[in-house]
Amino acid sequence: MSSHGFASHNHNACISNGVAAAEAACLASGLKLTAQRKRVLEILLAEHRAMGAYDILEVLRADGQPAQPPVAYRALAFLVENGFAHKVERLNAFVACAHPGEEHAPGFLICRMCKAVAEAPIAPLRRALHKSAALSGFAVEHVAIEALGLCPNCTDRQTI
Amino acid sequence: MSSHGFASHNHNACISNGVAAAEAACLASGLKLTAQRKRVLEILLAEHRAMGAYDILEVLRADGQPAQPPVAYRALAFLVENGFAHKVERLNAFVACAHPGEEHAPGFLICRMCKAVAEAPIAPLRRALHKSAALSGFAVEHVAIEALGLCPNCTDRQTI
DNA sequence: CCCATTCTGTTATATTATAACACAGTCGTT
DNA sequence: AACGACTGTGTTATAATATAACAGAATGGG
Repeated sequence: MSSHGFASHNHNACISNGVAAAEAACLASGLKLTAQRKRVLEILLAEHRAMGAYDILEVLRADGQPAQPPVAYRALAFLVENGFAHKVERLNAFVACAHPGEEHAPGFLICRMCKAVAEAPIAPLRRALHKSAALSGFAVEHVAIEALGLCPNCTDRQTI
Repeated sequence: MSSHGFASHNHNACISNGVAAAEAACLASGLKLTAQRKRVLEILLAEHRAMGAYDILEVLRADGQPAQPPVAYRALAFLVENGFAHKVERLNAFVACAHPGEEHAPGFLICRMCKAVAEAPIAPLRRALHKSAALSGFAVEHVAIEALGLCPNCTDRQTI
């Protein structure tokens, strides 16, 4: 069990489901989920936290490979470009996508205590921002919405 | 003239107004706008773009000082903490606040062509996000909303 | 099989950011 | 004025994040 959307759940399924979704999506669109890309996705799926590229490198090296930074960055670039992972700008770190396959652009709730990251439902906010920006002539292409705060678990733990 | 909120305007006033606002705010709250902090604010105000810490360092060095990275980062930390500037996470860069004094947390419209940055009116989005996050028990403390796209000027310039 | 393209391995380096510590300035108290 | 506490500055060094560049291997279409 781990935290996902800040609710406890059976975590084993996350990894296999996430990989399966990516494999299906790649098959459908002619992308190649190579061994390295798949491995990096698994590493991200194994945590519901943002991991830095160098955190991922450590895991790859623990696998026995003498991986250099570009190995991690390339795999991450592929995963992010194709919607299997997202970059959390605030943390210079990466998370596996919580809704692979679904068309969406993410908003994040980032716990400042435990670093857990949940994807928030923000489609309406996104639409509002597009609309509001359009009024001033700005054409929005990509939106990052990231909230820092306390997740339910850490709020409870706080005995202030 | 320069771009501000993507509209052209008399830019000279920006610098003096921005510095004056910061001086007034510091006086009111017992903060010290030292020479370095003021200089960095001026540098930021002189552009309506995000500047990296090392861009600022270059300008400081051009002033004749042999400034080291902590000089820039310390001044920027002061300015950001006290609302005279904001960090644009997406760019690892900093902009002068466009509404000094007013209580606000910013949303940014970042032009991917010319790197101009405008503060967008996003109070409603922010409230919606707080509310939506609260539903899942997450207590939002800080929100970053950053949209990447094309500003009006660059949209016009695009002859696609 | 051959070629073009994509992916990988590797070295090197660029960019962004902070730790740590000695010293200078400020300010309130004596 | 002397002291001490605190805050700010100057400086060296290093950490953390990210990319350029290029050679070679793998893949896939013709």
